[in-house]
Amino acid sequence: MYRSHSCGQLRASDINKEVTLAGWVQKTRDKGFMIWVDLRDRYGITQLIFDEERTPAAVVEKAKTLGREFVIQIKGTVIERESKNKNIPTGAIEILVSELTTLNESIIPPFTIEDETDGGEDIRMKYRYLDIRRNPVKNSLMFRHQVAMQVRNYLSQEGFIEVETPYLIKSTPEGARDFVVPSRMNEGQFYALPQSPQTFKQLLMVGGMDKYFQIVKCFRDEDLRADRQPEFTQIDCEMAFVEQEDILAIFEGLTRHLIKDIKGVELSDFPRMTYDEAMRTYGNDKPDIRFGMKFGELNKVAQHKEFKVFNDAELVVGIAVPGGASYTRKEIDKLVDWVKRPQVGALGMVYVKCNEDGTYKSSVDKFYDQEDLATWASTTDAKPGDLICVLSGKTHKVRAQLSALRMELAERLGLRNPEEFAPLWVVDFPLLEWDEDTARYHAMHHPFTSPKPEDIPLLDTKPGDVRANAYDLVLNGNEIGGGSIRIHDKETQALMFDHLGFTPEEAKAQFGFLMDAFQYGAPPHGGIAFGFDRLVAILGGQETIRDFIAFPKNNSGRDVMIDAPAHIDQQQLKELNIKLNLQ
RNA sequence: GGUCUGGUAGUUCAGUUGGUUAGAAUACCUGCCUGUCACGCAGGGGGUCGCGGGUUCGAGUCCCGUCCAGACCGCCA
Repeated sequence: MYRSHSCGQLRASDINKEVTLAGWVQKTRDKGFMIWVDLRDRYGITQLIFDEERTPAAVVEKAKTLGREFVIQIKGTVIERESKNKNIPTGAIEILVSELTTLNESIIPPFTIEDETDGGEDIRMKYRYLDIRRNPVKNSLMFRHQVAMQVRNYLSQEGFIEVETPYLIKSTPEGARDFVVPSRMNEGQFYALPQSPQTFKQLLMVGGMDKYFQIVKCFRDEDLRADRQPEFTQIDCEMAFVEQEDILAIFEGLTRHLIKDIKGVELSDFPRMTYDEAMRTYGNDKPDIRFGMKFGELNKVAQHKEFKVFNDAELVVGIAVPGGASYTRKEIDKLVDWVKRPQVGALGMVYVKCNEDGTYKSSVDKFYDQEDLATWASTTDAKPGDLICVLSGKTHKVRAQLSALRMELAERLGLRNPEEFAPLWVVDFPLLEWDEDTARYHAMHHPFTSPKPEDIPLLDTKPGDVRANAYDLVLNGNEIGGGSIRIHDKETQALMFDHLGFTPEEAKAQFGFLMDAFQYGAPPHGGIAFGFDRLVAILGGQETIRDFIAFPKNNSGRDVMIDAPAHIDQQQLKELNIKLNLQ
């Protein structure tokens, strides 16, 4: 038996017990006459004491040689501390050690294994197994487990079955880049790793599984972000014989359950907003509604004066920044520089200070009088003391720019409270999206999403105006889930492929299996998928998902610990009949 | 593919206008210390200033290139 108790377990009520503990040496404090060792495991820290008078001399000598992160086992007696430590649960007791065994030594770790480590991101990822010993990472992984358990509990209780779908599937041209895997037995052919189990879950519906879910890895070969990894986990769900309302109800229930169970926060019904309204009001299809700063469209009140920039613009739109009237000229200039950065790309910014005395001071006083500016203030809901920031230009660009400014300012003003949860459903997404590069329409969600029946006639005339039975769940400005009611008949699916620019032959080659299945009594169905890593991070109050993933990739998609990806040897290439074409 | 920020001791960072032997904290090593718990005290070791080139009497510092890391834009059905 390596241990009778964990390092977080013993209390004053255990005094006089003979115990065996095992763990890592967190720290030794050698006072000469006495040595204390903090012994750590997953459960906590217990103080060991080696005493000149009460501990065998050989054991004391051995204790002097212990270094950080040595793995040791001790036998000893639980005793009351002379001076207690109220900061830790085991702080009332310590172990008077009688036997000490070093199970394994450690070389000196490259960074301190403490909550506030001295190690930077890079070095922590290289030695991730040491990083995981730290409370923040360990607790994040345990937190993730807790959320996963609650998801499984909830969905199981609702009658969902977890079914595994294959990881080695077929590459498709639509959507993200695939990771591909060469097949040895099928020369010159490749599997692709799934970007999502989309078609398989639909086939499970055809198979009568009715309510399916899976906590599943998905793979996309695209550039990374703080909240995006090339392999990530989804809570993937699908239901048959449902309409949009049924799905929203179930998964609103799941989200509410998670936030209540994990965070202790009781949420009322989630608000709904159409895609159109979200874009008009927040310039964004995943608005953070924890704070106001709603868009006020100023075309009517700002155009037809002498200000050419606005007159020429497709959209003139502003937001009110709470308390912004007190910004200095220098601070406002910095904001203007911020929106002019290439990442945001605005050409300039007009501002209006709403003074406490009810007057206005703007950067365009030459063109607009106090009365004009007052209408701007009412349109953007600006109060005395606020600053109105106005951008103009092409509608979709200006909305993105002002939305970026809104989020940045909210962050700076501390309006994005991680302990507050503001979910909402964004519904009625467009079915299709025009793509400049390929000069054709793409599915905004995916090609299996059903159009709203009343909009189908528009497919031929105004494809961009066709709305889909598609919905996203947004939490605090993050898209945490998205789904749709699917197409379940061969004719509509063929129509969709046609509008997406597939020839019937291409459609058959790539998705023939699905269209075939639809001929055998496919039930009406729909579903949703949650980004599990992101959901866990947001519930944990973090923007970055990396600390909720045990072994994440870095910005370049590398695992710096195992040094992957890596070259493979000639023999492997030969076996796969692959020839590299490198410079 | 692009924009920005950074790379100096094991680690996290400072380093002025280009100027003597590149510093601090922490970690590490040695010694001391009768209740420590961020222990304390004294001492010590530790540097290819990412890499390559250039300017200069002289480069951690300025210029060019390059590599790496991070944030973001594009991209992510």
